[in-house]
Amino acid sequence: MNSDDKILGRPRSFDEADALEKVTQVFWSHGYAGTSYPALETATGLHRQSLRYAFGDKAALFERVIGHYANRKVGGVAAILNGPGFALGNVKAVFALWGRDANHPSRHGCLMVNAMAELGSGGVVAEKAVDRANQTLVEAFVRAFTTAQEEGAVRADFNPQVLARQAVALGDGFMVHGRSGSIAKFADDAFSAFLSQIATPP
Amino acid sequence: MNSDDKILGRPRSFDEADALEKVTQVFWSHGYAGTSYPALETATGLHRQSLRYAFGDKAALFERVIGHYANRKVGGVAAILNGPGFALGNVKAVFALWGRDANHPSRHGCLMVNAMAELGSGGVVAEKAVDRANQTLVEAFVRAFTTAQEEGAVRADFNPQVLARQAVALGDGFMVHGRSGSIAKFADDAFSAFLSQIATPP
DNA sequence: CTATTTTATGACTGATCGTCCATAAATACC
DNA sequence: GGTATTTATGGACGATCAGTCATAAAATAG
Repeated sequence: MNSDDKILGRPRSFDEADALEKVTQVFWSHGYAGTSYPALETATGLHRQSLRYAFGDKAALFERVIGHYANRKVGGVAAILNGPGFALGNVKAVFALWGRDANHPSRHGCLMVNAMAELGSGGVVAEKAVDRANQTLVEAFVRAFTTAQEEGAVRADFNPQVLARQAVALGDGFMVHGRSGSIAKFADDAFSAFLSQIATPP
Repeated sequence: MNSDDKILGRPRSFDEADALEKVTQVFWSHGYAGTSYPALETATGLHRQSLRYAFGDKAALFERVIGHYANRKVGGVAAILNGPGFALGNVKAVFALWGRDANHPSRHGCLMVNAMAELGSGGVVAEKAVDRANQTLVEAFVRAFTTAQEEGAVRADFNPQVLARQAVALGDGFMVHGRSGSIAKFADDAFSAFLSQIATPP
């Protein structure tokens, strides 16, 4: 495939990734049902027809947004978890990241978590993309906790699969609270307590 | 205040609590933004004006729903946590309840969690009621974990406040996944693992 | 050049939204 | 009886929704 291939028709005058990023912000803060085309138009500066040409209708656009966000966020977290250094330290780094996200001044929480809470409300068909991202996230945690056990940092009598789902659920729980904010500020305490609960006793 | 007091005007022909219960179901499954008056009318069999007379506009109605749900659910959980028997057993009972809720075939998750994920999206003003319910829930868990420590069932070096927020966040996390369903079925495993992580070593 | 294909943009569609008006009905007070 | 007050209900309100049409513009192909 040659990227210099001539393409028929008038070329697109906007950057697709830029537009998707701006669209993501709108869905993130207003949810799927709460997002309107006028809002998307003012956020992107584009005509709704341009968005439809590029991404399809509202539901398809939302699926693209979920996929885009999941690749970025889950991919980033998985990279940290599977990165160099001790596995438990990588988990700690992810928790630190999540603690900041849950307390971000924008108070938008996590787009994936918000989307999950809206799933099944009719029209939202991003269930597959959300589920795939969650599976990827859990698997990355399973690898990290398994390695952490091999490194002797995590108690060997705990199941890495269970630990992984605990970590994800704990994070998602605080992400939900990140929208209203009175509980979210204790996320760091809860994360570090979890780490000390699963650590090998001295 | 005498409940036999004669009230001026035409008496209400429907049961307020019944209507609120049916309205709750609609908001629960479709969210705030996804709920329309036609949907509320068919669910209750009432004219929208009757709902407005009784509860106010859509936002006020949603606040009533949140308050109603929070009183029932959080009140029930607090009653279990502060009930007779060992405190840790009561916590276990609540976790069992939550495990069933997260895996309920209706796949609606928790109304409070869904509402939190939608908070700040404009128009939703139930933030105070949600926050109050969360505080009540956390306080009930704090009392339970404190008692459990006094009963020698929970490691004394863990902070009950932190444990309470961990329990709530863990529950909320699985409630979110209760909408899509691929993670929620492991809620029981995660809850019982949490209990074994915080239990006093033999 | 013309023909074809794709994008850009303004205007419009029917449907649906939350809210409100107007009238009838049902009760209490006089 | 009549008056006042509240609820019940059909209908209409302007606004907004997601989606579509129609025309212009910008590119390639021949």
